[in-house]
Amino acid sequence: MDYKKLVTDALFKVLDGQITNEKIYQLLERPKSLDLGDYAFPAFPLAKILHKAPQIIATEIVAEIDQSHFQKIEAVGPYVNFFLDKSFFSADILRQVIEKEADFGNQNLGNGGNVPIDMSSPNIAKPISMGHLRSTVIGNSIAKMLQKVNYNPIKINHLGDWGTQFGKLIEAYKLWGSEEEVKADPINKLLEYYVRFHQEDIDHPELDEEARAWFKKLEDGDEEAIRLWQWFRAESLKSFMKIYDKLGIEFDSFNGEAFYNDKMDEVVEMLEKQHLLKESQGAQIVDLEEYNLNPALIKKTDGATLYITRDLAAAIYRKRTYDFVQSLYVVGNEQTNHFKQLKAVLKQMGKEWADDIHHIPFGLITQGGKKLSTRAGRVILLEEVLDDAVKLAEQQIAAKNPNLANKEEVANQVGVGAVIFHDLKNERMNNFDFDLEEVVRFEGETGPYVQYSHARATSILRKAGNPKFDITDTYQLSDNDSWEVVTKIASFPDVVKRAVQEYEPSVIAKYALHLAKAFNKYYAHTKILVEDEEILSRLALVKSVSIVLNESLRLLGVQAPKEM
RNA sequence: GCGUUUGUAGCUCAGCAGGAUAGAGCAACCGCCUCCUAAGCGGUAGGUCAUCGGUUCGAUUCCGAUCAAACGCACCA
Repeated sequence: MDYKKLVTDALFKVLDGQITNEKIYQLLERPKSLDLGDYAFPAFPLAKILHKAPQIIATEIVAEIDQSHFQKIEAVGPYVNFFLDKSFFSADILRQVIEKEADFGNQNLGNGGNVPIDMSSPNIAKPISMGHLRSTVIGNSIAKMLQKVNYNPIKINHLGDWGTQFGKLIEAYKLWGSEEEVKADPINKLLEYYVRFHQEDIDHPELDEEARAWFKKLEDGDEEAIRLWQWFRAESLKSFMKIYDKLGIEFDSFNGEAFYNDKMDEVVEMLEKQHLLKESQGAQIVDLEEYNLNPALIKKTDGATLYITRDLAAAIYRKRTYDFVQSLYVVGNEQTNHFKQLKAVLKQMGKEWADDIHHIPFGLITQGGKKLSTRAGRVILLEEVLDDAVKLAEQQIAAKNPNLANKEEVANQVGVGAVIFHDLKNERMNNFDFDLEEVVRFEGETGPYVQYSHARATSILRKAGNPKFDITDTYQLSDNDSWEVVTKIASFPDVVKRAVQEYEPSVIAKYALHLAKAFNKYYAHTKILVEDEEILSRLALVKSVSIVLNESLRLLGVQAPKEM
């Protein structure tokens, strides 16, 4: 039932002729405090029309309105406050959640349309850092949210497996590396070579020449170059998979940059055919002045292709392969211009679907206020952070719940959950300075807080013998603490919708915190397992909380242990 | 210099499409486990919502300017 509509209709009967039904619906708001009711109608806009003070209008509305479906309707200053029938409303919501379970909040916004999501995209031969975590977990969460509203997300890991850095890497490996070393500790060794290259080429610029030559060989299909490249790629991927497993994230495609090597000529030809390509300072560009953008560099002076050439090929490939309704790129804020250019070039080419491409930017993670940089060796390794978090979770369990059955599994869920949740709880665009203590915190507004609340709920249900609920059950709850929980639960579908529309996992994370808080308050003040006539209602509430918290965490890509 | 993003309590951040006394969490101080997990609950203290203008009955929220920070500004991705 749409309760806002109920309120609107009641008001409309009184205000017919003064204001439209739609306008009333639009004007209705949720008061900040439940003391002020569940819906409020501000009378200000009517003051002008009726030439009366809004306070008086509010009082008059209350005098005339039909109160039959409400617990109470009262005028407070210039507002008309509506209090829903708590018992009736609670029963209605709880029945819905218990019936639909994890499907509660599902809606059809997408009609099953395909949505490729470009996400994670680490560079081969470099470790996954905290910076990649953002793209990975934001993309993953958006995929789950899209699925919930009936889109078909396709998670694409656009690996950085091509480019001049491989020339540098091969050169560095030939100079200082060995097969045994790499086999023992692939990523770290490869990174070491890479960092050393950048240190030494300051004094030995001839290294750059060599590196360029190696990359040229690679492009020309030189056997040794290809062999090394494939080896580096395979080793890197292996170690990436370890981390993705820990995070519980899977991909539908690993087509990275190299995959588009043979697909760029076609793009260049298309551009030529449409006379979009111009020469400028020896390079091939597409002029984007009419979009107020810098020209897009399609080919370098030496004829080599660039980032945007590859992304054009990828965009076109994805349209052909998936016929997407939207195409998302979860890539850092600093690349905003690149995506503006990408869309502009596609538009120039007459591809109207360029409008379906959305860059989902996010803020930077810094350390000590400085940008992380692989080259400078300033990296925070994601794997280490995850390991630290899990260790800390183990300590927590040892201290708080030493008899827990599957300690190791739970420690993983909680530790990793803390890291993921920390990354998702704030608005995407916010920058944040990395602080390990902050990331692995288990108290306050954290992932473990939500997990703990969920575990409490499931523990109660377990102690109650996991009761079965029936559609014919009637629930009666009317106290304020349970009411706060119920109203939060009821808003879940809207929360999901908003999160999807804004591509913003933090909306879900914030919601989960609020619901957990409301439940913990209820839990602290109300004894649930008491044999009286309301026990089934209380258990239904607990059950609903466990369902919605579990589902919220799932949408964030965070596990919800039943006990912790 | 131009563009983008950000600026709310000591710190980290909420504040949904403008509305009723600006909210959390950390940190500080004080309470609550003979009772379903204290990873919890409650209380105290802490704010010229960067600054100045504009629109509006009403602006933390919308618009403009200024200041500050981060990022970007063709042959890296």
